[in-house]
Amino acid sequence: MNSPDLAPTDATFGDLPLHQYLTYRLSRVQAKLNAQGARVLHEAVGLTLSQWRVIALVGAAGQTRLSVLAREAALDKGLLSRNVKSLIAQGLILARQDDIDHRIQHLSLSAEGKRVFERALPVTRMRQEWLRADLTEEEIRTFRTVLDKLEIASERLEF
Amino acid sequence: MNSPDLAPTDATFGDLPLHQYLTYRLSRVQAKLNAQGARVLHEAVGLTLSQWRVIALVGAAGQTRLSVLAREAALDKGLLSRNVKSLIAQGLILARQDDIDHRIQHLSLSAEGKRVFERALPVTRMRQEWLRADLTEEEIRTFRTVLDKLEIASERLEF
DNA sequence: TGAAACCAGTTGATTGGTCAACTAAAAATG
DNA sequence: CATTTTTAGTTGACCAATCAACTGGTTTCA
Repeated sequence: MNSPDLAPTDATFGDLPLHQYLTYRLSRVQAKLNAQGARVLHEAVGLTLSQWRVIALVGAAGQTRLSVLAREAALDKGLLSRNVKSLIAQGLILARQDDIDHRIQHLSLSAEGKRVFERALPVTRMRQEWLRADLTEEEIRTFRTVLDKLEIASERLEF
Repeated sequence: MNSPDLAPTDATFGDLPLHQYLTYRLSRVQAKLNAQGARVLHEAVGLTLSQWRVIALVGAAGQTRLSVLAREAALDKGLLSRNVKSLIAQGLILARQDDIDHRIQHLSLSAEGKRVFERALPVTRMRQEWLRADLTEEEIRTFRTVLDKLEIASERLEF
């Protein structure tokens, strides 16, 4: 127990402004979930989270394009481009150039990519179920509603 | 299967598996809120989000130490160390070494740091109010509950 | 046509964040 | 005491993410 001169330190942390901020709570929880998800995916199929996101998106779409993914999933297209590149290098994703519009690449899962997708899907589903296990239907519904509202609010520019 | 032409592309994005994952929704919303918060803080007081976090924590505590902040606020101490360093360089935070325990630095806001704190606080509070404006008390309460539960779930190691 | 605007995707610079190794100091233990 | 363990804080390596600039291709339209 050091702290020679008494300062209003630790005691006040409970009602720290930050702790009341939804955004702060959100970012902490999200960081932890992220770390957990990354670990699970790495152990199960050796993918990073962002790689998995791409695989999942492409896998679900069947065939799609980078710009569509970026728009629909609200991911940075630069990041996406790099991730796709590495997945192509790993042979998990196939890119085929469009015959007419030469800017466009059609993305799809390779056979290997599909296998990885099929292997990872149950793992991630399981995890989602685990995460929901402690939540009631009502809580999940409200949680989604709040997320929707926050997402809309986050797009307002005026503040 | 790999049907070349009638691929279920864009159309199916609405009920994409990822969209149902709480973690995915969470990370999207969080990213957007983050970007908004960063913009607001930058415009209002020229701080980054992580700098503001440190200022807010130190400002609320009055006087504190790096290790305490790291523990209480669950922030990485390496990151914290760098942030504090840059804030000291900017003259917003003062560090005073403990007379007895020479490992310890006591952190506090400088006069300038306090001014920034006082200037930023209403802005961030305002933003929080804006974000809550669309939410009922009930929704906020449930949202917090869910975050708490998810945080606990995110710390379980077994999956 | 041909110039301007636009779109798809890539790349580079920079920052944020995580993790682990490290230094220095203090505390605990025997 | 001397040695081991713990703690405070720094640093370096590394990856994820954001942003902006850029290339090359396509559309628009005067």
